[in-house]
Amino acid sequence: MFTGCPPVTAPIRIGDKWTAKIIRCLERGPRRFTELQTPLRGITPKVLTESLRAMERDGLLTRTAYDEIPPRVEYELTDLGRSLLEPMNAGCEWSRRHLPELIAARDAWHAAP
Amino acid sequence: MFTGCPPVTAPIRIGDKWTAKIIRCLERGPRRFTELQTPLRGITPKVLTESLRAMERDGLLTRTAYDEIPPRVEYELTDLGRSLLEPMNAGCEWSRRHLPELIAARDAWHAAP
DNA sequence: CCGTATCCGTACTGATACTG
DNA sequence: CAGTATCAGTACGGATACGG
Repeated sequence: MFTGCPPVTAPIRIGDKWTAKIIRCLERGPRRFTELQTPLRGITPKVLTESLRAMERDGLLTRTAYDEIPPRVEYELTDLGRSLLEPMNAGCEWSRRHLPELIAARDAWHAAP
Repeated sequence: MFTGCPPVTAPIRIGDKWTAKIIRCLERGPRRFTELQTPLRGITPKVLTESLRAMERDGLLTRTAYDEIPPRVEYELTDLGRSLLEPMNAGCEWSRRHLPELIAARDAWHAAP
């Protein structure tokens, strides 16, 4: 799902529900666990962990744990993960150009079935 | 999901599970219900109907029923539905270029956890 | 031929509580 | 701070059978 279309079911998604959003959060540099949790408001630590682990397995991001107290863990996009920005931007471009038409069609359906 | 990556969880999807596949099936012209059901092997009529109705509501395709016996119904992409081919192709291009890296990363994870 | 109706399993997501 | 553990609701997709 892409930012900018929260109320409708997004016609374009990357991976699972959170993958694309996480990539957007990491777009401008590494982020810590809670730095991801905050903008993705509503996500529970369990689900965030699952998504991050899956993305790590797929080589989309790296996880770096520092031996400090309090603990610090940083997540950063790999080149592979960053390469997903390209099709994501194509999807965003489609949304900007055509999503209003889709919304209009959906509204018209409600108005005159 | 895009054709060419069946065994892995596709990193890119359009709408629900079947939307993108249906668009591909309609890419080269209108198709009938069973003409869609055959290439999408495994889809049940219930699910296909649900997907087609949702896409019709969103203005992605049109449904035309002819009063004949036996009945004939044709589904055809609208311009809006056809416009989705653009981001879909961007996703396909990503898959062609980068999916092997993703698979390799996933395999490496299994090999040395 | 083109669906609808009914039932059902599971997979996804989340709330809540707890730990190193 | 950065998670793990447990429990639970729901929505998605599918199997099967039947109807216009």
